[in-house]
Amino acid sequence: MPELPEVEVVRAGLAPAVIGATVVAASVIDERAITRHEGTAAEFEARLTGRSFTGAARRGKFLWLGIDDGDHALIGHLGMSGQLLLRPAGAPPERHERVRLDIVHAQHGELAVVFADQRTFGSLAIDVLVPTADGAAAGWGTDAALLPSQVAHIARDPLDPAFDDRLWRATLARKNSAIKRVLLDQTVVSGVGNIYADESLWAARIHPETPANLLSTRAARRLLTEVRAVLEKALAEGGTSFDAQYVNVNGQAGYFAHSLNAYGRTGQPCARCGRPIVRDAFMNRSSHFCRHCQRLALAARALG
DNA sequence: TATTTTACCTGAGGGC
DNA sequence: TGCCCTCAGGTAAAAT
Repeated sequence: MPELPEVEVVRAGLAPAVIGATVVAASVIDERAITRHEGTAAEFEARLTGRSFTGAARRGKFLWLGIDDGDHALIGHLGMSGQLLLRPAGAPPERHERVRLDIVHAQHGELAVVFADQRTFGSLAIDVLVPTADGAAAGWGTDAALLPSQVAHIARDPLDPAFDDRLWRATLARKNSAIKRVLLDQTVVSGVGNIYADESLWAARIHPETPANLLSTRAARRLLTEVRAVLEKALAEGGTSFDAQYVNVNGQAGYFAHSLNAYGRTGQPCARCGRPIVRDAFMNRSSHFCRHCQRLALAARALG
């Protein structure tokens, strides 16, 4: 499932091929792939054709390619199963191909950017750029303090130099919700999904159902440190892949699945204490954790 | 207002 | 073999 490391691998892979490239043709094969776009498929295609890309940026799980009209960007969200692939010009259709951009680049020649998505939770759109709320650069891959309007409500991710650690602790202190729910709230901290939430909580020895406002300042700081460590390690290993759900722009899988300590390890021994990792239902999905290392404390200061 | 639940979607895999 | 059911989960709208 594409979370921050996976989306960053895609952004970094796309950047050299698309920055400076011109769109020769755009085709929307399945309109569900542009549900985030306000106009029609024909209008989407027309607005991209003949345009060049000026940059490739990312905040959390959203990425966007700047368009050379200066105030718009092509934004993309991979959802659950979206892939952005670079293919030779004229390559045969991918399985679940939804959108294709034929581009030409001065150094790389003719290429196809293919958006493929099995479950169609992902989407592309052309969106207007707006100033960032804090005036800092919008995210990875850009120095500009401009981001697509649809991304404006998304918090900075923990690897963003402008992420506000004090705001993080203050936000936790006023949230009654379970800490895992807060970790998954993209308006609090972006880029974390179910896999890295479970991994970070395991590393920080915090039970996923712990009310956020019961975490001590120390525990909140420790959790943020572990979130960063988990994301950075996953990024270094090319992301986490299960089956063929997530791949880089060349269709290759990442290796982080081999480094998981909690997610998907139901019944297997905890790497710290040897007791079995358990799986609990959580928000229509699953939480994986160690009942021994991650005690559910319902009193403040018990988690220092 | 703050928080929680639901809809969206396809394919893999288990049970019978 | 084939049908039915469950599961996977990010986002945003809807409900509480």
